[in-house]
Amino acid sequence: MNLPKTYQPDQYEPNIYGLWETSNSFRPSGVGEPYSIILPPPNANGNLHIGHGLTVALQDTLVRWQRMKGKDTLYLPGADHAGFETWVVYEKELQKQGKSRFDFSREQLYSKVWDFVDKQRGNMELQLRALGASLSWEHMVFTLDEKVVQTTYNTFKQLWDKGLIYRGEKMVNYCTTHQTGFADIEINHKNEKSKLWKIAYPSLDKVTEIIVATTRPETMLGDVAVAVHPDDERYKHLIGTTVQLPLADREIPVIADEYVDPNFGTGAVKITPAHDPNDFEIGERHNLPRIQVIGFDGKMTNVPSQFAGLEVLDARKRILAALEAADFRRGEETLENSIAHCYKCNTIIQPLVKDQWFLKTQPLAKRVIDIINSGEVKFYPESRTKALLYYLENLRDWNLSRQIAWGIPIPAFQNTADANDWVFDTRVDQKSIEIDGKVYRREEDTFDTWFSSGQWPFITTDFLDGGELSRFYPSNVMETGHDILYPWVSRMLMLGLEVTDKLPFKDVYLHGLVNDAHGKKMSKSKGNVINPMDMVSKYGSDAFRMGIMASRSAGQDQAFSEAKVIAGRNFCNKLWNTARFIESKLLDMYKSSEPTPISLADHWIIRELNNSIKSIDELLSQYRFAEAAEVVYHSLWDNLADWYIESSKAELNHDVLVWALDVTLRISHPFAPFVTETIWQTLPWYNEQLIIADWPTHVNFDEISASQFDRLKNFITEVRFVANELPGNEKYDLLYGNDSLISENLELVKHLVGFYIKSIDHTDQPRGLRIASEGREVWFDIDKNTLNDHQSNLEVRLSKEHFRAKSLRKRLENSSYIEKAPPQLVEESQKELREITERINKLQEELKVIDSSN
RNA sequence: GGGUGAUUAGCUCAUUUGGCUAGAGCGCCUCAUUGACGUUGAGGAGGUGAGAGGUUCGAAUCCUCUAUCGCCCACCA
Repeated sequence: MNLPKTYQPDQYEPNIYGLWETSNSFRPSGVGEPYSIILPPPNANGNLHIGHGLTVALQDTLVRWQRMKGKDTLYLPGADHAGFETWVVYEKELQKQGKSRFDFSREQLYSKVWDFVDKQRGNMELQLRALGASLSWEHMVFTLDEKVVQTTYNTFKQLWDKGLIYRGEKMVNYCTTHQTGFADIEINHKNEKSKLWKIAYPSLDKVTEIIVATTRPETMLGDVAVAVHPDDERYKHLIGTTVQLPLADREIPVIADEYVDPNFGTGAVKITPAHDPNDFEIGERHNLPRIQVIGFDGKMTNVPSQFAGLEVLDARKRILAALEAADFRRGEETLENSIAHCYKCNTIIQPLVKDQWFLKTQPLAKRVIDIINSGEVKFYPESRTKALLYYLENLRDWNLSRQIAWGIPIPAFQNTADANDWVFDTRVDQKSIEIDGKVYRREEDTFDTWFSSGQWPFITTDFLDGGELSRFYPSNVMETGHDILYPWVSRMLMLGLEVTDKLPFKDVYLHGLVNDAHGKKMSKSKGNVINPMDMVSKYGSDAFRMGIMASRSAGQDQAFSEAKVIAGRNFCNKLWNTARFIESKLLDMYKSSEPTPISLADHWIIRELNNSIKSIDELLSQYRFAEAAEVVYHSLWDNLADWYIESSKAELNHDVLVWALDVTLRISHPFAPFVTETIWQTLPWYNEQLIIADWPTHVNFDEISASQFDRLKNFITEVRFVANELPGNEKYDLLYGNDSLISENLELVKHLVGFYIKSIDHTDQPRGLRIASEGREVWFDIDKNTLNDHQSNLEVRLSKEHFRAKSLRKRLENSSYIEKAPPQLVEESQKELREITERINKLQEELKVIDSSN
């Protein structure tokens, strides 16, 4: 074996991934308890972003760990057609070509976007491979695959039959740039300073006037009433009368409605049912007509010619000017209110009345609320549960209709002779169909993408058909960013329960957003986006995974730290060189077997690795990834490399050395799959791949021997510390007295502190500086002058020890502490105090020697 | 307007039922070294845990208030 000095990831990663993939190692084994994670499908048309990097690191770590633990494991890949997201990109393409969506039919558009996406599809999949995701590729599902479409239709039908689907003219959030409606959740509210304009609406006899306050004067041309609070003394006498609507030649009634807050504005509200959700409701209550004055293109319509065709904000200016000119303005004030914007293009969302398909969400939400309250689904972090409950409790009906072609067509047809007669039918490729001699025209809208992706877990596992993968539903954990808790996780819970009567997953782990190095949100416009693939090619896939996982806790947004990726890279290299060293020590075709510990170090490393295995199991089962990764890191670096390998240079035990490498590779594999498998493939005695090897188990050792090694470690650290502190650059002899731990491990001690000392010898006449390590009879053979020079160091140490002893003594003298603290804690304190006292005595001894010599 | 998270070492962050001397990575300082690894080794410095008060034998952790920053939700014209 002749491995290069440093690990070069790019030389091995593609081959190793190829090896796994071609030998079907990602495929569920069919043996053992099922364990599944469904990858939140990345946009088929895009590249992976840093958040995907984190997602893959977390999910793949769990999957690999469980696979090694013998589970029948499925990590299920998918690709998202990402309806609106992709549509926006594609429309820009069309624009470049000087075309628009109105130049094509739905079918034409759909097939054009399909081709557009198809060209890009491979990228995201290659990137998932580069990240080492052990996905079962043969089970890949695209969100427009036939089975997704069919299940979506069936679900729609089922909900329709249950009376949960309805079509209705309702106020929808409409983006006039993208010309589509949105769900409530897809719009961004921003608090902005705006003006509250006051406008006089004169009575018919011009004797009096009522002043309304509005932030959107352009909608006044669609006013159909003025509303006041029924008990408002200022306006009571006007209720039932009629006023003149300025600029428009119309008369509108003054009505009373409880909704009006007499303390806001002027206490009189203009009512525009076509352009405001509250006004819409008031309009319904009072049977008012709806006059649409803003078109779906965002331009004024049904208004006097001077305003017709104007953009909304333009119209606002012109209307205010016209009101001013005609003396209808009665002042203005500024206020902060919240304005809805399109989350994509930032256009102000217009509330417009439109016929759309809605899903009654409350019955579905209710079930989810109950099941969350019953504790059947667990959230990490738990704090998100409360927010989700609040969201669900206040959820309004879900607008499923989108006016874009890139999506699953809504399978519904309308009777051309009876607008209220809608039928469910999946012949969506036909513009019209005939049923019982009646002609039905198809719905042109498509579904909100989240409606189908909300069914993802049971669709992808073919649960409803009882297919081969149905044993993997529900999945074990839904791991995703907290930013899609509402749009996705909540919908999967609702639809999963509704359709399958089961929770779609057992746990929900929500990771935080990965921000830039300074904790700021990454965005293209800020130019601070970090591409995960850049990190992978610079430092390797394993390094990236370990780096992005480090120091991260559930749900917490956090800065990306390249330094942690570097630490990950260093880890891989350390592992590489550990393996290089161990392999160099091996006899030909050495066969690994149960280790037979001989030396203290052997027992100790077995104990330490046993502990590491246990901790990793515990931490990962609680989704404490960063802590688990830290255990792996220190297990390799501190325990195996710094102590055990160093010790093995003095006392070589092939058995244990090989076993230690073996276990280290196994426990590191879920975190750093490539480098561990690469090394594994160089070990001559394994035929199987590490990815499907068994998770290591506990091995017997002798606790007393292990703790003897702990003492030796302490002693060695103490010697190194003191040697560093001693004045001058000279090396000194070390003398040991009646100390069996030292005498029996002399070669080991020599190797571990060899550099710091001249020699180590037995003595019957101790002299010099005593090592202040528990139980040791060892001295640095230094003369009085050197000891003298060292005095201040000793005094500093002594005072520190005294300080610590004092606080321990104080604690132990407190009777409440003795009574109430756990006995084990008290015992530890007592033990510690004894040790400190011993150190103090030794230090004082030294200082006494110094004193007496002066 | 309503929630919610954060504030810990120079930087980025851990610390899960309150309990070892509050940890890690990177950075910093000293020293070392040609064969496992400089993507190294040994040692070290660095924190009154935002501020104030409270509960407790014991608080970064629980409670109250204050300050600053962030995020989410939200149909008050």
